[in-house]
Amino acid sequence: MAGLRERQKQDRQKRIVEEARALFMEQGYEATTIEGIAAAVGLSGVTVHNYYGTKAGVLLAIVAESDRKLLERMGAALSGDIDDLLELLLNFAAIVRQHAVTNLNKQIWRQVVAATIVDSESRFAKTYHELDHKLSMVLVREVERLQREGRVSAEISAFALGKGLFHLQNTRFIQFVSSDEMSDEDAAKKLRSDVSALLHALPSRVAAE
Amino acid sequence: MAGLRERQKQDRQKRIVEEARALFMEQGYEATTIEGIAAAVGLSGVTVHNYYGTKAGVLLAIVAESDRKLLERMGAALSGDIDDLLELLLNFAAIVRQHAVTNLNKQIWRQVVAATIVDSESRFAKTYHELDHKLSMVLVREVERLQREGRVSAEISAFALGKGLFHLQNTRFIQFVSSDEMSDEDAAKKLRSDVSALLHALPSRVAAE
DNA sequence: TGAAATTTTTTATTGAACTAAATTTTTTAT
DNA sequence: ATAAAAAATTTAGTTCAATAAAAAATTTCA
Repeated sequence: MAGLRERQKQDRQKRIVEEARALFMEQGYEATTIEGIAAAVGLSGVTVHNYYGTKAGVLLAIVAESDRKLLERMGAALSGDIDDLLELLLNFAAIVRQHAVTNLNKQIWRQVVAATIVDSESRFAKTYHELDHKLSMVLVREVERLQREGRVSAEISAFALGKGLFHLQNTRFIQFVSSDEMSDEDAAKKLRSDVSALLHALPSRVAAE
Repeated sequence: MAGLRERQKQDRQKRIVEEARALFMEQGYEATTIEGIAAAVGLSGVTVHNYYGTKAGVLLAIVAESDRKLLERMGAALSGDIDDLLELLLNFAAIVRQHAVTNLNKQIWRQVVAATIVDSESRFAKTYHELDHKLSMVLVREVERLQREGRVSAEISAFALGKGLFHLQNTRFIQFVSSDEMSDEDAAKKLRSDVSALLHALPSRVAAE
């Protein structure tokens, strides 16, 4: 039984996040001021500070919201019908990139990535990393399935492989948002080349032993 | 024949970088002001701005300097005596981490990584990425050697594999500097687990075909 | 040496994030 | 309905990065 005050608080927070997102998209992150966001919502700048602490805090709240949607979508999209590890990861990565540019833009994503690194210890960065973790666990579960199907060696740790693949995806994602020129296809191509090389790096084991 | 003015300019820049590094280490990045750096060198804050544009510009100049040293060291350290791909990368990564914490500290490295992402297009971020590229090419050349020795499959692209390994190293490096708690051993262990899983992910090819 | 060119510094301002404290408004509970 | 509690706002101020424009200093070159 959430009291009226609590509901109003949540409503205000929701409005802040919505208006902030709109302003960031319209004017860019740096050009948007906290006072501007507050004015758009009809609150004082100090109130926004009270809720989110810093401008980066507001940004990460937007992303947390958007990432929750991505997580849902990913669970559904990767519903166990891809039988090749490489294709699985490329699919995963394509969904992440598409979601990213649909909800925000590259310039803003650069600020997001930077903020999560600089303020690693902040509450907002922590929820971001939690969502990242959950996202990577989707991959881990898919790897487990491929192991059961004999497509991936049963001897390795699905967790380690899932995480490793996620990292490669993430690196190329950061490169993707870091350059306004880099196309979705470029990013996909580069990720394919990374993963493919790693998966086939070692000479066939039978021959080597 | 560099004129006097040019020499003085370089001398001033060197002093700025040195003093800035000292102050960043003493007081932390955020607590250090451009005016403070300028005062320590005996220049005006505006002059520092003229040279480096922004505070992040000064920071990246420090890193460029330090990374040049790392590149030299890496060339010598990895002089072709490791015959296992995984051990090679772990060695590479250990050198990078050790160099990082010796020259700067984690808190500052977080700012570095963030700055190179946010200001991707700046002159300073570009030289940073160039040095990163050269660093990764050291790995590519080592992979080529392992291919010649039959330790790595001749069928894959050494470039792709070198880059892929570098990315995994880089991701774990960023995680390493992002957490003050994470030890060097932790970072090494996690990287080993990533790479190892990826290298042995696929079931032995002979059996599969 | 002295005039011209270039650089640095001084001076002044702006803009914005963030903070502190007092006041007002709103909500809750008696 | 009213007192008490909690939250939001106002007001005021600090700090610092960044920029602009004019003045001063330095260097180059004829």
